[in-house]
Amino acid sequence: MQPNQYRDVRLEKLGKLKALGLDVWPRKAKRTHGLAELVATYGDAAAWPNEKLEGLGLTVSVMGRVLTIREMGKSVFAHLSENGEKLQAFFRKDDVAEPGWEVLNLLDMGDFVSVTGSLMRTRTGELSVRVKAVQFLSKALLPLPEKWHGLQDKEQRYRQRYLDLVSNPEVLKTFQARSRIVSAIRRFMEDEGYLEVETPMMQPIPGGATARPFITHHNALDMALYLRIAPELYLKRLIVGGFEKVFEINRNFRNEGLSVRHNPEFTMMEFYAAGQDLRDMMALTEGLISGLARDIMGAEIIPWGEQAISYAAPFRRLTLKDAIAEYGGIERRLLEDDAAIRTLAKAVHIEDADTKTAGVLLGDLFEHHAEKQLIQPTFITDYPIELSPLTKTLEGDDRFVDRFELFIGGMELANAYSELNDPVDQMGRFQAQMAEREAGNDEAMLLDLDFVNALEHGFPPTGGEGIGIDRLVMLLTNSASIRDVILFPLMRPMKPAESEEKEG
RNA sequence: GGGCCUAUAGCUCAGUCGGUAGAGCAGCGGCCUUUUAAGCCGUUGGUCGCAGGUUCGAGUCCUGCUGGGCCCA
Repeated sequence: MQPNQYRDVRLEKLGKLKALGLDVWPRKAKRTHGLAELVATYGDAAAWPNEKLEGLGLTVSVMGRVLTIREMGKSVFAHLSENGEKLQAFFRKDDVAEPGWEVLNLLDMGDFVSVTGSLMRTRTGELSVRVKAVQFLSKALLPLPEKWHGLQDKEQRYRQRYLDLVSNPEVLKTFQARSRIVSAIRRFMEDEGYLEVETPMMQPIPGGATARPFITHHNALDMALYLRIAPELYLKRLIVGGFEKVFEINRNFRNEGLSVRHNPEFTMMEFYAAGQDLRDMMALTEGLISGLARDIMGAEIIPWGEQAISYAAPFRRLTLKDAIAEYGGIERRLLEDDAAIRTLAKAVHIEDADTKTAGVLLGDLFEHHAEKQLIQPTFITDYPIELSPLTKTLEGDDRFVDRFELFIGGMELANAYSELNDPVDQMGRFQAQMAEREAGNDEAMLLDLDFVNALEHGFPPTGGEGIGIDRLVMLLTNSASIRDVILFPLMRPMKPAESEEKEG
């Protein structure tokens, strides 16, 4: 931390405060009311005109961070902020007892104070505290970003999120919304009879998804461990064990690139319900997401950049092939013919179109033609089996599986299956994945023998799903980047590690 | 991995054709007892991301590197 003129000046003020005999770092704030509570109760100017406020004879103590100071000779106005709410403090030399008035010269933006006084309304009608006494709670030694523009530099906003939160009120609102959303999801799931469980984040065999894992090492056991890419295989073991409905909201880790939609660690909710299938998962998903929009965000239609998304249930349903046909402008019957699929894939320069199976190419074609255009909530169904090693096949067509992915705002938001519960079939699918891996696909799934063993003890028909919480929050808060809904997104360290410099 | 953009005062940003580095906010010193991005007067503050190069002269042009943003694969 480089000393600068601001810090020096504020250290000097700190010294003066101490010289006045004040405790600048008290252990507790003097506080009778929350700042937001006062604004909520007395903020309505029509209901609480100045005479009525003054008539209350109420003395309040509120704490807050000083955001602005307007000095006017022998009176001073300051806005205090707490939890995103603001309240004005009004100091008059005649009202404030010594050493309070003297102390005002030592007050800076960013400081925490508690003010004690009566409620009033100024000439312009703003609710204010007419201050009789000031208590210092904390002296800020460094200045806050500019009061009008806030902190704009994205790098600094992500690296020093605390400054972003203090100086950009809408950022605090977004993260408060995130907390309310996650809390509402938990209530919803519990009301649906699901129990929240916790399964390993460090796994000896990373399973449940196709992705590259982070690897770490356990010293005492001298073994490799992987940060989980999904909790799926553990949650299913719990269904085998007799849980009827379980869910888990927690972090997954995938060792892949960063983008506006990807952070290496991200939050996922996965849930499983015995006796249910894909239709049940769809119904629950619609109820959950449309309910969040309506009840938590207070709107059925929420803006998404230049567009607007309607979260009213029911969501549209479309098969993968129909989506390719509709959004790619491709004749539907071509998608029933493997050779035609290959030709279509080559036409849009999909890699390895000669060697991939038709099912894999259908997945590629969907991604290329349709995914980004699925702005309104849409369930895509009937996925090729090659892309879905943990999913039951469709009745009457074992090339496709009973799976949906939910797309909103051009993003994959959820992924659900009628879970594969035939252990022999499951073993075969794992073997196919192992062959893929042998062929060089390092994202193919690893064989988890204990998981197959669990299925062999009996796994009921089960509906299962994962919902990307970060992306859901992005949508509901109209945030363009996943970094805007993750408090501390991964950033490269500012300077190369010294150890690297010294090596060689 | 490729392409484009970007880095100037604590913060937000200007900086033309290569010719002495600027404004607003913040800070500091004044005036002002109902202000609202308060106002008025004065004023401090710079490793122009880093390293090279071209040039009489580089914030500006060139090369490389680093951080960040966006797009593509």
